[in-house]
Parts: sequence; structure tokens; C-alpha cells
Amino acid sequence: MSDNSKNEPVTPISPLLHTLARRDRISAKDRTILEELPFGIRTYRREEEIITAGSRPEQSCLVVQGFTARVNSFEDGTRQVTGLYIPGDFVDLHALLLRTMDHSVVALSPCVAAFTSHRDLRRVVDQAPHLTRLFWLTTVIDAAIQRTWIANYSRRPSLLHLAHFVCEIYLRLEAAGMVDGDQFDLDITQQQLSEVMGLSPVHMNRTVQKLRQTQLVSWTGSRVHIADFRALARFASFDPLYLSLSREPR
Amino acid sequence: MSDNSKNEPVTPISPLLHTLARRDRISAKDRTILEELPFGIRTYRREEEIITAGSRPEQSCLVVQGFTARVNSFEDGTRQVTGLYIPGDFVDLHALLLRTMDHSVVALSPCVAAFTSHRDLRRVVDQAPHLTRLFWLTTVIDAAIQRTWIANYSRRPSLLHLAHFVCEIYLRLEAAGMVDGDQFDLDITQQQLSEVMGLSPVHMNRTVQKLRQTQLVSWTGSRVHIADFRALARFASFDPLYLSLSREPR
DNA sequence: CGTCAGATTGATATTCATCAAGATCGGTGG
DNA sequence: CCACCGATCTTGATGAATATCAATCTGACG
Repeated sequence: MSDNSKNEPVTPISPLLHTLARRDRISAKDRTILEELPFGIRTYRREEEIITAGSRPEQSCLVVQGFTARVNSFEDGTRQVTGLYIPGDFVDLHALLLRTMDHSVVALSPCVAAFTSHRDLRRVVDQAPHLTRLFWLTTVIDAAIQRTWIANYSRRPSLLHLAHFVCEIYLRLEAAGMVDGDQFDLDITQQQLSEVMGLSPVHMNRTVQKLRQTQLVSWTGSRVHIADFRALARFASFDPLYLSLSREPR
Repeated sequence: MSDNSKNEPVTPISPLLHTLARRDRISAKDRTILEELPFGIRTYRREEEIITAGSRPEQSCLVVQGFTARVNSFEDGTRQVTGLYIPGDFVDLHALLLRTMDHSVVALSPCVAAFTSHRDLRRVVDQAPHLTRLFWLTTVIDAAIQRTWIANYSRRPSLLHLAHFVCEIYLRLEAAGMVDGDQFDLDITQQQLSEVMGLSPVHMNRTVQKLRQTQLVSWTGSRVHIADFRALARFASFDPLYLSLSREPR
């Protein structure tokens, strides 16, 4: 699925490099620093917890394969997904600064994650200012996405919210080199999707059906086919600015 | 209102130092770097725009006085507040990395803001790694707050949402040295508050009345008095962890 | 005293949650 | 090959939360 067109060696940081390179030029030196970061690899089953709320991680986590989610849990056992992450997303840079996790990170599909120690990351931060800004940038883009989610949660009816979400995830997957033309795999259940969008599973299902009826996307199983991105974006009032997908000096 | 108990000279960065010092030790050197940052000061009327969506700022903005908000606007003219900022908040570090603003910053009450150029900030980032991490930290805490907002928007009925918000704003004002015992001024209209919480103005009003009825807070005009913070926090299931209010090495 | 913004109230419509029950589908053991 | 099973998706019926519309009330202030 990944359009590894340049035949680069696939390492844990390949998708990260792909994503960063969409936002700024990466110098050879910075690239080397990244490539030499020691990473540990782990795989996770669907719904397995990757990082636990309340823990104090000594490592940061990078998604290499699959969908992961940031999850804020409530006392009553319900939970809300507050972020969805795809390969190339450095999900857990936060802990480097926050120290104690205020939320969990969970695998929504079967996943592969790479870990690198805070000690090594801190060395990078102290020695490579530009790379630091790029790491910082990823967390700031993450925050921009969250803002857009807030706006969608409160102001948009579920159908437009879903359409907006589909636009976002399509462009993000595209930036990570993970789309197949105008199609992609959204390998998560409607139940999980309902947790992403803050709807009941029943209403989520009805909303997906309504979106299918618009003919703007065809969506069978986990396969999503964007029939007409322009039209979908117009329908959802989607403006990609918040994803910062332009390559410029940061 | 500010408990300037140590009799430090009041400069634009006083509230910022106050807020940072709650999260980590600030070295004398870093403190000096901050104090020597050249700042320009501007005042704003209620509802005046401080930074415009779509612009490419050359400066970053720090709140010195009053309430400001991050605002995501829709085509239909409605808007959603995606963040509320108080004195000491470095509202607009984002633009340093995002370059183009995907949202606006607006004064919710009469405000004073301080501006410093990206050129100077970039110099700090390149030369003071620890200060950089602290700046980064403020944006990450901001993101943690946004996550909590997402969770509250989707899962909580309006009364609990409001109670949670009051807890948050109380602790944040307290961390900035802006509370007066168990009271504070929330100098924004219910209309504005409804934009913060994503409710209609009418429902916002009814929710405020319901909160008053709980006797957990008394709230007359802009004056909010927390009768029993413990009880209010329990009522709202409020856990302050996400505000990262512990002083530790970051 | 008149005006105006903000706060409040009442009545009604819409969206969404909840509960309960089928339908579908891939896999699995006999 | 078939019967069964669990997970997921789907449907229908009902109620609660919230939006919307339209007034009215209140207090500050010229």
C-alpha cells in the first residue's frame, strides 16, 4: 500500500520521514540523527493498550503500522477517543514533557509501534534545534487537529462531522503515503468509530449509512473509496489548512 | 488581584514566569533570557481581533491581562472557541511553527497583549534548549486541555461540562496568581461562554442557573465564588492531572 | 426617562441516546 | 459441506437533551 517509490530502506522511521518531509526540508544531518536513533519494535493486537494513563513513560512511541488512538477515560468506564494516529505519527512525544500521562494510547487495529528512550530524545533536542522544531511542529499540528475536532463536535451535525473526518483521514493517510489512489483502508469497527466521533454506536451506524446515500463516498467493510474529494470537501466545509501540508521552512 | 507577593517588578513576562515556575525550576540564566526578550505591548477592546485566521504572523503573542480565546470560524458566520487563555499564556507560540494561522485569536474581555518577534524567539530556541522545552511544554499542556474539552463536549451533559470548566479555569487562574481566595472574575458574557462550551446561548443560561442551584458555586455577574472546590471537583469528575501543575524537571 | 445589551423565560422542533431485537458474515468444529 | 457461533452491522421505537424562535425582564448609563 505504501508508495515506497524511491526504494528507500524501510525502517521504523520511514513513515515519519515521509510525513516530516511533507512539511519541511530535512537536512542530511537531521536525517542521519533520526536514522541512528535506537528504536525498539513491538506489535499489538486490536484494542491492546500501548501506553497507560497515569504511567510515567521513559520512552516515546512512534506508530509504524496500523491505527492507534489517544483515549481519555471516564470513571464510569466509558471512554472518548481524543486523537487518531496513523503510521508516521510520533504519538507520544507528549510524555517527554508532561512526564505523567493524562490519557492512554490504544491500538485500534493490529499495530506496530517503535519506541525510543527519552534520554536519546533529549539528546536530540539539546543538539539539533531544527529537528526539535520539527518534533515540536508535529505536536502543534496534532493540537490543530484537536481544535478542529472540538469545532466539529460542537457545531456540526453528525453527517457533516463524519464527512469532515473522512476528508481529514484521507489527506493524512495520503501525506503518509498510505492511500491507494482514491481509496484507503479504515480498519476499525463502527463501534470504535463511534468513540472517535463521540456518538452512540447506533447513531454512528445510521450516520455512515446516510453518508453512503450521498454517493460522495462508497464504503464497504473497511474499504473507503472517495468518489469525488472536491465535492466531499465542499459538502463538509473542509479546509485542509489546519493539517499544515505545505513544505516550508519551519 | 494578582498576589505579587514577592514584590517582583511587573513586566509583560511576570505572569508567564509565574506560570512556568509552577511547572519547573527556572534557571537564572533562562530567566534573564526571557526578561531581555524585547516585547511590544498593545491593548484590545472586548471582541477585538488580535490575530486573524489565514495571516502569517511575524510575532508571537503573550496574554498579559484579560481573557482571550482561540476561535475557529465557519463559513456560515458562526464560530467555536477552541481555547480560552489567561494572563501568562503564550497564546500564539503555534504560529512560530505553523506559519499560517488556521484560526483567530480574539479578546473576550478588555485585554493587554505582549508581542515578541519570531526572529528573537528562534534565537532562544536555538540557544536555550531547556527554555525551548518549557515553551514546547506550554503548547503540549494546551493540547492536553483541548483533549479534555473534546472529552467533555461529547460525553458530558451540559451541567457537568460547565462544572468541569469552572474547575479548570479556577485552577488555571490560581496557577497564574489571579484568584482572590476562592473567588475570581470571569469577565465574559454568557453569549461568549456559550461559544466556549458549544451550547446555544439560551441553553447556556439555563445551565448556569442549574449550576447555581447546586449551591456548589455562587455566581453573580462576572464574580464567581467557589463554595467548595472539593465537592465541585467530585461533582464534575474533575482530575487536574491534565494541567501538569507539578513542578518537576521537564 | 429612554435605550440597549445582556440575562431570562416559555413553547416547540430536532438531534441524538437508549433499549431491544434482528440480520449478516466470517470462521470453526463436526 | 453444513450447522452453529460470536462479532458486527442494522433496524424500530421511545425518551432525553439541546436548538431555535420569540418574548420579556433587568440594570447600567446617557
